[in-house]
Amino acid sequence: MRRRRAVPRSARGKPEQTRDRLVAAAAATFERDGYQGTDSNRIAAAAGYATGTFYKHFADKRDVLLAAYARWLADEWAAVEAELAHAASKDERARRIVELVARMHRRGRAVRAAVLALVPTDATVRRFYRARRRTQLDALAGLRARGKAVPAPRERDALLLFTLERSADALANLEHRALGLDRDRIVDELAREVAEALA
Amino acid sequence: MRRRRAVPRSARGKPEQTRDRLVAAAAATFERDGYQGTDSNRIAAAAGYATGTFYKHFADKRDVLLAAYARWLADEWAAVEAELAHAASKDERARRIVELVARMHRRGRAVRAAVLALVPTDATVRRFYRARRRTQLDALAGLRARGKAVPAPRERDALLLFTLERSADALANLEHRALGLDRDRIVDELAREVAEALA
Amino acid sequence: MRRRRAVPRSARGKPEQTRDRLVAAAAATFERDGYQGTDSNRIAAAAGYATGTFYKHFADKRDVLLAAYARWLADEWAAVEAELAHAASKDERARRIVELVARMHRRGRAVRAAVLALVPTDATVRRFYRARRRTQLDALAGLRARGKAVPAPRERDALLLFTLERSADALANLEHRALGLDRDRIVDELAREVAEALA
Amino acid sequence: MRRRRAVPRSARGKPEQTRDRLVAAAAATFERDGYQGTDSNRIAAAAGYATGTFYKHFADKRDVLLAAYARWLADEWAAVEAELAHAASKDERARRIVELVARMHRRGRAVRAAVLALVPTDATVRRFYRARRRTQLDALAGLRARGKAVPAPRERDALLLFTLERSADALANLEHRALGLDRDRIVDELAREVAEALA
DNA sequence: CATGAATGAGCCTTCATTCAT
DNA sequence: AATGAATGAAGGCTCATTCAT
Repeated sequence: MRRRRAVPRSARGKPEQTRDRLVAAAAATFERDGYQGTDSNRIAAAAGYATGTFYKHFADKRDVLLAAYARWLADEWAAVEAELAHAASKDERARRIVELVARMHRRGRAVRAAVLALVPTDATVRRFYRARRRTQLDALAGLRARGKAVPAPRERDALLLFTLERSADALANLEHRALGLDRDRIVDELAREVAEALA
Repeated sequence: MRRRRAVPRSARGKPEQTRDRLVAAAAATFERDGYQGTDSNRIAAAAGYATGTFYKHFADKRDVLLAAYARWLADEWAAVEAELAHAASKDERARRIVELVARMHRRGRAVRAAVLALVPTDATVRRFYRARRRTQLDALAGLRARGKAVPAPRERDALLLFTLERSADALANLEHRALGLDRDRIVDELAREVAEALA
Repeated sequence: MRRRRAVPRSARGKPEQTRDRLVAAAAATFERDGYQGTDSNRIAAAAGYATGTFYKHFADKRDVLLAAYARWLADEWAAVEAELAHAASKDERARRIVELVARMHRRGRAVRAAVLALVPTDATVRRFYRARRRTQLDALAGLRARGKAVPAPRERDALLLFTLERSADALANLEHRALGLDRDRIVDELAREVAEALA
Repeated sequence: MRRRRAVPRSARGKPEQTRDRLVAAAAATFERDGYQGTDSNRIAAAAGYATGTFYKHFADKRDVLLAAYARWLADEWAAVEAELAHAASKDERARRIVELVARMHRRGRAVRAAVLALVPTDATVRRFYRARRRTQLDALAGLRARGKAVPAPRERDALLLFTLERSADALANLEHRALGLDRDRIVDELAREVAEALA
């Protein structure tokens, strides 16, 4: 493996940075080889650390997976927030958010896929996943409130999240190409639904 | 453990039946222990066969997974077809289809989850998955045509499938409970969209 | 595998022929894939028979190996005998015998290699191998007698056999090419020693 | 069984030593049980290590086999060199070398047999084997030069190697006993040929 | 905090062999 | 005699994890 050792030992800095580097390396490795397709030794090596270092920072492999997922979620929401800060028409804004979400899903599809795969059988992952989902739903409600939109039932928000999420996954996996679907049209439809929520 | 008493040789019938039993056992085992949580030996034993028999019928574990998924999809569509044959109001019918899909997703959630997890990193699974998706989309178009509904762009059908699918997965994983959502309301919303497609 | 089914079931004839076909198929398969690289099922299929048929004719895989080896030895000696029947100068005859042995070793190198590999650890193979060796030595003594050659000690004959055999194996494996040796020269040297024995 | 008490971690030393121990254990195990008769787990245990340790040092079983063979060859040549350093008559020296080679072949016959068995069908082993053979031939040429002997064609050296090697294998397998041959006489004949080469 | 050699349970797979037909 | 589905012991190998340094 491309044992990096990019970071000179003296300049490594805080343990917090070590952890960050490991999470980043894990995410990158998962995306390339899949969650089941990699091992913790490889992740450590990819981050420029020794095997054991990994376990100083994470209880196990699942643990980094969740960390990578949490970080990905945080990045996504940060990007959405940033997008919302821009002045733009509602429709323009909705479209840009859809594109942004699609981009993020493409970047994190393997991590997402691995997490989703563990939900049905792994109680810890399930708990984690549900907690995050709740946060998302709250955030969406907050957005609606801020936008002075008609308050919608949480159920509708949930469905919007589901739709957006699954569609973005499909786009990330390039399903539309295989199905002969027009990407723009899909994005348009999604943007329409998002715009409604932001209304 | 769940080593079923071996099926007596005389009662075994055709090799086709052996394969079927293996697929059924695999599906059941995956649902109980997860795809990563079992192995081919256990599947064979659960079906009442010896280790080696498994490999006479499947190239590897992934291969049964795909077989189990294909069978699950076929079952789902058969059930939908059966449902459509019943006389009922459009709304009633839509609601029953949503409930049916939710039920099927609950039954096959681990298999589905495993397949989806492999799509981003496993080319074979991806090919398989896409081919099935195409079939689904064709079936949906056929349904629309039969129902004399306004012909909709394939993109909209795809989005409906995505929404229905992801929502059914969420229901299967009981996310609504964790999120304090009203299951009936979710089903209602989904039924509304399905009814539109059948219109 | 290229399941042959060349032989129509009705025309298969005597069990003796079945056995012969299996031995021939085994030899061919061993040469292509190695003794450890094949299994009895494949051999049976290559001969156009079902798995079980193999075990009606041979106790186990080692058993066919020995049969194939015995047949190869018999072929070799038959060829040598045929060669000796031709009128030719002693030197010419010696050279032709060397070439013949080299050819035979090339044809049967994998079978030979497998037998030799089993000699140190498998008592049955060892017994078999030694018995054949004794026969060879007797045959060589008979040759010498026939040729009115000076009777040589059996030890010298054994060394001649060893040399010829090992050299033919090397030629069969094309070692001379890898070593930049002149094949003709090797054959010449060997022929010289054979001629001496036939003197 | 022969699971040696694990070497205490402090006494283990460098990884290089681990590798050496594994090679030694592999050689011993191959000689006792045959190459096909053992597995990597047993080798690791015999060396006092866990299963996984084996695969940290070797790609697979074939890999240790080659390492064991290389080590055996090195030992043999070291012994020959040592022998040549002694003052002795040419004949005496030749005889001692033959005895030494016979002894070495007896010690390493299973490893040798396994390597030779793989040569016809395994390209990696073949390459390895040929490279070693070239080295041997070079060494022999060097010996001849040192001994002020008449420079002989490489082909003759090769034949000497073949003869010596195959005869030593036969002695190692005690073929002479089974054939009623006089061991001393065989050794004499071989020594005569070796002496010629050292002349 | 970091190292990295070592661990060992256990999965995946093969294949020689059996036996009811 | 021939069939071929089924058997199951056992081998090869991985990889998450530990721990002495």
